[in-house]
This record gives sequence, C-alpha cells and structure tokens, in this order.
Amino acid sequence: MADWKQVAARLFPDVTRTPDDLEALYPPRALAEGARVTRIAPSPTGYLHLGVFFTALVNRLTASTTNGVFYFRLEDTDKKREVEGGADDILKGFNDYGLTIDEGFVAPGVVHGDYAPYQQSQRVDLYHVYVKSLVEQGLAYPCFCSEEERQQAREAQEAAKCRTGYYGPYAKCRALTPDEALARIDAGTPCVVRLRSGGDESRRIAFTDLIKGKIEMPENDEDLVLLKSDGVPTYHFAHAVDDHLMRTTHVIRGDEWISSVPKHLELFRVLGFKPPKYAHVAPLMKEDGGGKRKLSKRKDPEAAMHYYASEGYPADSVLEYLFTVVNSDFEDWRRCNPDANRAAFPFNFKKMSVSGALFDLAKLSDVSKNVIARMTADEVTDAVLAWAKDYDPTFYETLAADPAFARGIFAIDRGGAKPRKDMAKWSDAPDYAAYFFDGGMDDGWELPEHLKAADAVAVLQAYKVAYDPAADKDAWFAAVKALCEPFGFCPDVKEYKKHPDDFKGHVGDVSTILRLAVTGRRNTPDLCAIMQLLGKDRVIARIDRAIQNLSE
RNA sequence: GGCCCGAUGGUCAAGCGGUUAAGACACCGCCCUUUCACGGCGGUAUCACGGGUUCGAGUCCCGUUCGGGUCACCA
Repeated sequence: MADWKQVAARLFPDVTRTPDDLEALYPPRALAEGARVTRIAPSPTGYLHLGVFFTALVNRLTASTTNGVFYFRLEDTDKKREVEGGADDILKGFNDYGLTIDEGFVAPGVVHGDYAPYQQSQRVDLYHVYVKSLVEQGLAYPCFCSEEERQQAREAQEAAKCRTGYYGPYAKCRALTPDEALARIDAGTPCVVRLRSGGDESRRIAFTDLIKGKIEMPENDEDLVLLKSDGVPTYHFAHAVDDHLMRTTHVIRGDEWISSVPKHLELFRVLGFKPPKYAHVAPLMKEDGGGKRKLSKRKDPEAAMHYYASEGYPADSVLEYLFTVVNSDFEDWRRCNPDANRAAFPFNFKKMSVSGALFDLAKLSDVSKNVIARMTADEVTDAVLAWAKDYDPTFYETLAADPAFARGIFAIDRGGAKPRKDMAKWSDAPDYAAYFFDGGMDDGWELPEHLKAADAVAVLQAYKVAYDPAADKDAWFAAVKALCEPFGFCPDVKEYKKHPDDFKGHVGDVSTILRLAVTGRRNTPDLCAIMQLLGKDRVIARIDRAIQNLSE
C-alpha cells in the first residue's frame, strides 16, 4: 500500500527543499511598525491599462504613506496570453508617469530586491516545494480528469440544477487512492494538482476589506487547481505563495478578485501562512448607452495609458485627475495646498469609492487646463514640441523652424495672475497656434451679424494709418479706442449699454473687426501681443486681405 | 441562475439619526472686462422604490427594482 508521500515524491522527484527552507531563505522584512508592503502584479498581456495603473497608484500610495515597500512582480504564468515586451511596456508606462517602484522590476531591464525572482515563470521550483508538501499531507492530490470529462460533469450539474464546479462528490479524483494515483502517473496520464478543500459551502467566512468593509461569503469547497498540467501554478496558488514569501502585508487589487477571497483564505490556512490584509479597488467605468461598464481594453482607446500620451495630456494632468478619483477629498486638499507635491497627500482607504467611478474625460480636461495654465512658456513650448515630434510631424516642423517664434506663441497671456485656459492637451496646440502661420489662417471668417462690411472696411483702413507696430499695450488700446467715435462706435462699454441705439456698436466690436482681420477668429489671446509677434508686414498684409475680402 | 458588492443632481461626490442635503466638472444667467479669456456672483438639478424601527431616516433593518462583479488547467 502506497501513501501520499510516495505520490508526492513521484510527482516532484526533483524537489528537495521544504517549506521551512524557504521560510529561512525569505525571512520577514525588517521594517518599522506599521510599514506596509504592497505590490502590483500585472500579467504581460499587452499595453498598460488605465485600471492597472490606477491600482498601482493606490499600492504606491499605501506603501509611501507608511514608509513601506512597493514592488512589482510579473505574473507570467499564462504563456498563451503573453505578449512579447509586455512587461517593458508596463514598466515604461509607470516610469513615464513618475510612479516609482521600490523593488522587483523597477524599470525596463532592471530588477532588484532580496525576494527574487520577481517573475512567476522563474519561481516554479518554489511553488513545487509547497505543492509537494501539501500532497504529502494529503491536502492536495493529482487530478487526471480530461477537459471532456470536466465538461460533461459540468453539464450534468447544470441539468441537475446544482452548483457547477469541482467539489465534494463531483471531485472525482479526490477519491483516488495513492496506489491508483501512482498507477496513473506511471501510465503517463497528464494531471493537475488540486487542493483537497476542507471547506463547507453551508458555512460562512467573514473578512474585512479595507475599502468595502466587512464581507461575508460561503466558504470555499472547491478543489481548485493549484498546479496546471504544465507544472505552472494558477493565480490563486501563486498569490498565496508569492505574497507570503515576499512578505506582502496588503494585497490591493481590482475588485473582480473579491469573490475569490474565500479560496485565497483557505490556501493561506492550509499553507500555514498568515493572510494579508485585502483592499479591493472598484474599477474605472465608462458611460455606455445610458449605463456604465468597466473600461474595456478592447473597445475603449482611453483604457490605454498610451492614449493620454498620444492625445498630449501632460502626465501631471492625468495623475492629478486620477488622484481626484483615488480619494474623494483630494480636491479639497488641493485647494488648501495648491503648490504641494501630490506625494504629500494623506491617502486613505476610507476615502475610496466603494463602487466604480465613471472615468470623466470632461473633468480630466478641466484638471488639465489648470495644470497647463500653471506652466511657463518654456515648459509649454518644450512639451508641445516633444508631443508634436511623435504625433504631429508636420506641426513639429513648423514650430521647430523658428523656436523663438514658437515660444512667443505660447508665451502670450501666460505667467500672469490670470492665465488663460485654452489648452487641455498638447493636441489642442496645432489648432490653437494655426493662425500664427501664414498658411494656417482661415480666411473664411464672417463679421458678426450686427456689423456692416462697409463699417469694418472703414475701421480697418483707418487703423492701417494709425497702426504703430511699436506701440505698447496702452498705446495699442488707445489707438483702438480712437477708432470708435469717427465711425459711430462707442469707446465705453458702459456708456454703450445705456444708449445702445445711439451707436453701431462698442469698442469691443472694433476689436472684433481687428481680431478677425488679423487672426480670422473671434476668440484669441491678447490681440496686441499677437500683432507684435506677427510683425508689421504680416499684420498689414492681413488687414489688406481683409479689406479686399470685405469689399467684394 | 447561485454567490458577493453597490445605489445621493448629467458626472465625481460630502454626509455616519435632527443640515436651508457641502464642494468640483458640465450647463445656463449676471458682473468685471479693450476683445477673447481668466475671475467673481448666482441659477437649473440628487437622496431608486416599498415597507418597517424611531419623536425624527439620505443615514439603521427587511424586501423590490436596477447596476456592477464573479462562477476556467485566464489573470
């Protein structure tokens, strides 16, 4: 009569270490009381998803605010879904947004830390040590069921209207004796290793989620797969082993995991590990036909962090917005600390939303406008240039041809106490700056309805005479004002409002005529500054063209 | 369908048994203003529904409805 020890030995002939050995190899961390160890553990299945980034941010904040450690572990146990270079994309994304990683994979090609390896595909020996031990104890067993068999069992369960899954009486291989198991291993039948669950579906297990509060669920009674037939662990098992061995104190992850917590708790129990604290983060949602749904990697371009770079949202804007979603009191804090570094924000689980928040691009825009409004002309120019180089080569050429002129464009109305908020993202820049370039001005503009072309022509002709390219802002305005009365416009807006019928319009209308002639638009920054930047020749040429257009 | 979570304006949300139910975005109006902006002030608009408990319920309990998540050798 064989026993489970023999089965374990047959299953894992190369495993010589014991759980105690590993315990010694990866000792508890020497950290101060209260320091939290957190991690992000993405799988390299493609580009960096906004949701992953968001979760990483919460992990980062949790570690930072407690002087703990935030590490990056690669969950590359699913070779089928793996994407070449996926890990580097994710890491690069973190780096781009200034999200620093303390340990594990910290940058593309850079890994360090005392709890290595940080890549699950390189940790299989470790997992096997524990599985072997569980099999020896009779707490896990090999299962030889084929996909077809499981499928059939499932259909039978559905027909009988009972819970589907591999548990209790439906766990066929659970009944195998060590001898039977040995025979099938020797016959070369592929197998997985399953947990022999001691759970009871009718009992309930309670735990406290740091975000959602107390949660109660039926115990797990499923004989979940620990090791797949290729010897690689499932997420559940890897989670228990890795987070224990890496001494994670707080597991912060997407709330799609919440229903697996009973499984995880059972695993920690049978392995003799102290379970971590859990915090399950609600997903970012998107409005979709009246309802809302989780941001989808496939359907929604804004689910990719890359989207924000290509649209030209400054990293700072994205972060600033994400913080408003992370903690509901962030905006209050920001109002009180307008210049403070976000790292100083006192992050708190209790201020996190329990249910999914709609990702609001309009709000992002507003936040971003404020961020950009605080930047200097040089910063804006550099950022626009950097963005254009990658995403709008034509615009880049245009700007790069005359950097000083480019800088001049973005310097207008910037830096004062009342900054303009014209741009929410760098991709707004080409349109914003279009009329500064001769080919970019739209000549198809029309006068506001209450103004007559003849009056406009008269104003423009007079302005040509009065125009002084060297005039400062006051002189410039005086010249505009002087144009009013001769042509029936009121130089004083208040006065005009008292007697609107006495005038053709007010000084604002005169400005509008000039603005349209020079820029082709009704909305622009300070006209005086624009004209100075444009220079005399261009201004005169444009006024002439306007006069001609209006005269036709 | 089973299990779990949730529900305050169009959106993000504060609220922890007694409030005129904060604030932000968006929208609208007014003011300021050389134009355009910025800014300031104001406005429209919310406690999903039904039962309890209570002197009193957005807040506590139970149902209903709706929304989300999850039920793999994926994570």
